[in-house]
Amino acid sequence: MERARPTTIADVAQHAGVSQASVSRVLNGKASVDPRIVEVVTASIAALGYTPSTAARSLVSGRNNTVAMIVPDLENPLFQGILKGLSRAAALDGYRVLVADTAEIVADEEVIAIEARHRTDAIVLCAPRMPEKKLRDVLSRVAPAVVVNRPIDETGTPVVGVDYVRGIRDLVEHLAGLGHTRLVYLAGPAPSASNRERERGLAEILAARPDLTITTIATGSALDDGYRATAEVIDAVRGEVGATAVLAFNDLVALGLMRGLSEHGVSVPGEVSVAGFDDVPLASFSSPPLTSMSVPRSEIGEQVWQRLRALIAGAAVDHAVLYSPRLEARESTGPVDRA
Amino acid sequence: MERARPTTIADVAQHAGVSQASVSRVLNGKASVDPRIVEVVTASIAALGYTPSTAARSLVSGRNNTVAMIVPDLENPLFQGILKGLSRAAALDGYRVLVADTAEIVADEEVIAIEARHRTDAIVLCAPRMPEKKLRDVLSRVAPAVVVNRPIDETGTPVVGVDYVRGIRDLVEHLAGLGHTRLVYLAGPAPSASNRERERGLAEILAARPDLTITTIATGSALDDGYRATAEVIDAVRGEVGATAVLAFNDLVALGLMRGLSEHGVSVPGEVSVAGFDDVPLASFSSPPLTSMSVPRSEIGEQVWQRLRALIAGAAVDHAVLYSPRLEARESTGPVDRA
DNA sequence: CTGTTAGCGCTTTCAC
DNA sequence: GTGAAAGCGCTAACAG
Repeated sequence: MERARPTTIADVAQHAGVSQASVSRVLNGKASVDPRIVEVVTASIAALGYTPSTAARSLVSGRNNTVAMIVPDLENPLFQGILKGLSRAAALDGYRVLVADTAEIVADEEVIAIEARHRTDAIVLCAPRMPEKKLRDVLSRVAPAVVVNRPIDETGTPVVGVDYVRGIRDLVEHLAGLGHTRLVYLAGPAPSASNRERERGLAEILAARPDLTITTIATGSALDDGYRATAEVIDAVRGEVGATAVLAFNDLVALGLMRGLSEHGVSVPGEVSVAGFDDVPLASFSSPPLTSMSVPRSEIGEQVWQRLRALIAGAAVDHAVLYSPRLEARESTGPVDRA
Repeated sequence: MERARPTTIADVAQHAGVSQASVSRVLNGKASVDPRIVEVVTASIAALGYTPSTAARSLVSGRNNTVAMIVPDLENPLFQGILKGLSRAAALDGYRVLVADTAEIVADEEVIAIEARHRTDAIVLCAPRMPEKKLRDVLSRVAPAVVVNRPIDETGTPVVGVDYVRGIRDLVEHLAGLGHTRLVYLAGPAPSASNRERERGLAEILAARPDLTITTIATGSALDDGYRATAEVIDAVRGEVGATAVLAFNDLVALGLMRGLSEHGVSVPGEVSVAGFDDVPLASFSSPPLTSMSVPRSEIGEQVWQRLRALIAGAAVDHAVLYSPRLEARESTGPVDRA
């Protein structure tokens, strides 16, 4: 079965009895073309079912109307939401999104980013664990690019992200307002920029409120990581530490922990309050519903697109945008029980 | 700020003092090239930081090493898993994947698919609600393509999917084995092919087991849809129907329902058993953990890639692959309470 | 084994 | 207002 030669602009020109240039003109609505030619060309295009070759267009224009998004793990709800927002916003401008999942392998991020950039007009980089030095180096080679969820100064690269420092502080305030003073923080991956941000927020509030105490337990970013921390958390709650509330790195960790606590008969929020971060879709559907910090995932994706579009057009880059997470107080956190 | 002209194969050739053809040869490892030339060209490439233009390559080869995946909603866990599997498998062969989210707008699927196909070498179509007639039409225009999760015969298009008919039957058997005979089915979107498959499975088992009764309640495919069905379900459980178990279209619907039941003080599985479908990552972390039918999302993605690769290579298409979901019996389903 | 040459399909001056 | 012709960067004959 021979693969048919696709119809080209030349076929259309011949069919319409005009020059390729004219076809090209009506195709792009450029210059002024005789209405009659427009008509006949349009008819020929329809008759032949012609669609222009993107490859040829790219070659001559240097553009391919595509952007790439590099993520460590497509199964992370945060990146999914951003991808969705980006994809839909870009589509409105005729752009498509190429995804590249680095499978959490930091060492591969550089080549993947460069390769992806090469097929596209710009990239958005979600690389929370890439060392800063390397990040700067990569950015200088893949520009234009937008970075998500990590600070990066003096590089001319727009950043769109979440104000984790402030978010975690607000969350601690919420807990403190409920009377909790002995907290546990389930830390995310140590190399993660957003984890460092959260820890910075924690340090700030600790400095401001000497009445608080925060015990850190290293975990990760997934459901299992929270689940596995169960014993340690129970120890902190029932042992000398006497913790009454837990802040998890994100909702997945929080939900994993809640599962573990439930299995051990630890009541939430009766015996210990639990709060997450990100407000994933399922957060409000857990039992009890999880208190979390809501971040506008889709909107971040849209903002990323605005920046990318500006960069592609050669426009000036906007300043970084940081979204302040909004507290979603639900039933997994409650007043400290002073029985 | 002038955008610098990218370095081309001509620059490399000049720098190395050889012809473009030679550079092209070492680039592609084609034919045999003098080791000394290989060396000097390699050096020049490195020195100039040259990377070949994908657009030019595409134009001449007719390929662009990219495939597209069309999905109704990127936030659906099922598609996310498939996308992840596809993306990682394709990457191993040097292919990237373009995503196109149709925002659940069935009317747009056709143009999006055709446009996406035009930028890529093949597409994978997840369009559960597209009318079959339209689907056939689209497939004939975008080939090569792979269809996910819906049957489609005599079209030469490979299908990779889940055996919903069998899955739902197995689930009913599980419930029946626990003594449930009066069941409720929370139906998904009516136009959804996979919902029709489930209903077919239900009809089959109903024919085989006259002792069973299944009441259908129309819902949807999201968390809220399940949540909103709460009242109707409670009615079916406590009213004349006397249902003792609920099968939801998918896990999201099941989890939404469980939230509603919990708010109304209906015990699961004490008063009513609840089962989902898909086994999303969070299913085992709900309270109680949700009984579900597990489907190998990533593996489906990998299989899709195998098919796509074969099609792109012009090889024969494999037969349809249907994965049989595996029962994950958890605590949301229990023996019927004959108090 | 290497260089020259002719396109791939399209846009875009440049004449007419 | 329209057509002819020159490339965009690369690969693949074809000579040498």
